Amino acid sequence: MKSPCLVWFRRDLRLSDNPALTAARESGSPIIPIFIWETEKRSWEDGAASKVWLHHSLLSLDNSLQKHGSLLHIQMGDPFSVIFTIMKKTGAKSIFWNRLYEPYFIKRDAEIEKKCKREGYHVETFQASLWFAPKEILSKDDTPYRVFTPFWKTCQKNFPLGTPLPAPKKLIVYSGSVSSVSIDKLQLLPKIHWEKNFFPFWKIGEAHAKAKLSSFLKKRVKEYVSKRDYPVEEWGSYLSPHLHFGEISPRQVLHMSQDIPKTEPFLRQIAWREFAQHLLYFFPYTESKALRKSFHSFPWKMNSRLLQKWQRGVTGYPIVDAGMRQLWKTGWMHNRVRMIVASFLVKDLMIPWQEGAQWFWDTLVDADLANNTLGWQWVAGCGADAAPYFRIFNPVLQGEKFDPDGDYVRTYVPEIAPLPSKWIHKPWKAPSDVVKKAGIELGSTYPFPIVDHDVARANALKEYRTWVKHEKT
DNA sequence: TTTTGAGTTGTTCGA
DNA sequence: GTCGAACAACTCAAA
Repeated sequence: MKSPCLVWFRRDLRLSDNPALTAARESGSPIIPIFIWETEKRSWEDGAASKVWLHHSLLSLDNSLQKHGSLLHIQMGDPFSVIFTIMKKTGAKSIFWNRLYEPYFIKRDAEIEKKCKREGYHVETFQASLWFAPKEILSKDDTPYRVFTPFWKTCQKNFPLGTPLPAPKKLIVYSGSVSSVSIDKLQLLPKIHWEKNFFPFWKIGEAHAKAKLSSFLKKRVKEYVSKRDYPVEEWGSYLSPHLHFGEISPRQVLHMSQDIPKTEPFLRQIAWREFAQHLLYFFPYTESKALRKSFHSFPWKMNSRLLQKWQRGVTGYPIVDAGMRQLWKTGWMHNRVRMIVASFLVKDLMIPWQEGAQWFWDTLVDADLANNTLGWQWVAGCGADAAPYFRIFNPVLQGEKFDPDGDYVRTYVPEIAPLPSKWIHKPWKAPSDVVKKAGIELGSTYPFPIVDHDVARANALKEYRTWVKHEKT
């Protein structure tokens, strides 16, 4: 009998368009599918919300594999030791996985690959998490792009990407025993079950990811451009966590979008995900520091008291509070609102963007290092293609523009729900009888604004101008 | 090498 | 109410 092989699932929790799995199958060896929960301390360990998603995504993958007669073998510990142990025990001679491009994984995986080869094992890795591996998209002089539009144009020139791989119909499964633990043993679920709040909305796993994309393309993509900015209506694709965990591949997204009109703005957003990975790959320091080095000395001011009010959604600006509470409650926040709350933290409160990035990292089910880094630096004005510093979101105007009826605010900030729409985004400006009639006591049942936006804005602009001047001398 | 045009998502002010 | 300019300057990408 042929010696078995390992397929190491990581952030590619799917059977279709999974080149590592396909290659393993084509090798003709019986397959041992594994997932390793890494117990070693490192920076950017999965946050609480991510872990919840992972738990369910693993269950789903396990389920799919069981239909093929195999279990997903869950392991804990240092990946190389785990791999080495299984290889020895089962007599496996080869291992397949799909690559990840974050700085930590690049280094770590290279070491594992080296060690495996030293042991005489066959190692094959594949590009499956992106349209293009970072080095594939470069400007004319072979340098990495720092501006999105030319990056995107070059991506488009390199389309299409070929046909996604079908899920293997039949797997040859290793029949020996492999010691493994249950998914529950990983303790990915929180002790307080807040995650039940997002299950009415999220359905996790490969099949759901595909179904979601398909229905989005059929029903909503044509109005994506005009509607996606409205947080209360569900016009987004909602694919971010599915893409992060690889329940669906970007190539599948592109493929399914072919021949459907008006998908460009949507695909453009997927390209931002590519761009983020690309930037983090070429500028690995950006996971903790600004891409634009001149910003390393920018006088952001940490303020724990204000940070906590922002985190808890008690800033007194309804659209900000709604967003932060949606995040806390559901593990997700609408993209438009992410920008609003981020701008508020970084510009109105002048708190370092890293604090916001850390909070998002812990609370978002779609937390993704590259996207998170890019997004926060974009808002803070210190990243690639960043918003100019004077572009400061006005939380009242943004609320009135993108949540005109106040329904989003009412959903997540119920204590001010009775306010008429006219005042819902600025309760402190409402006439006192209106506030009273709504059963609100400002400063008690709902806070006054923790900063005056006009003052905060003026201050931010002043700080920036002073800093620029100072930087130049 | 130099030049040229352009760059995700905003706000305010004054005509 | 609507519209265009100002907000600042810089860096990037390509010709």
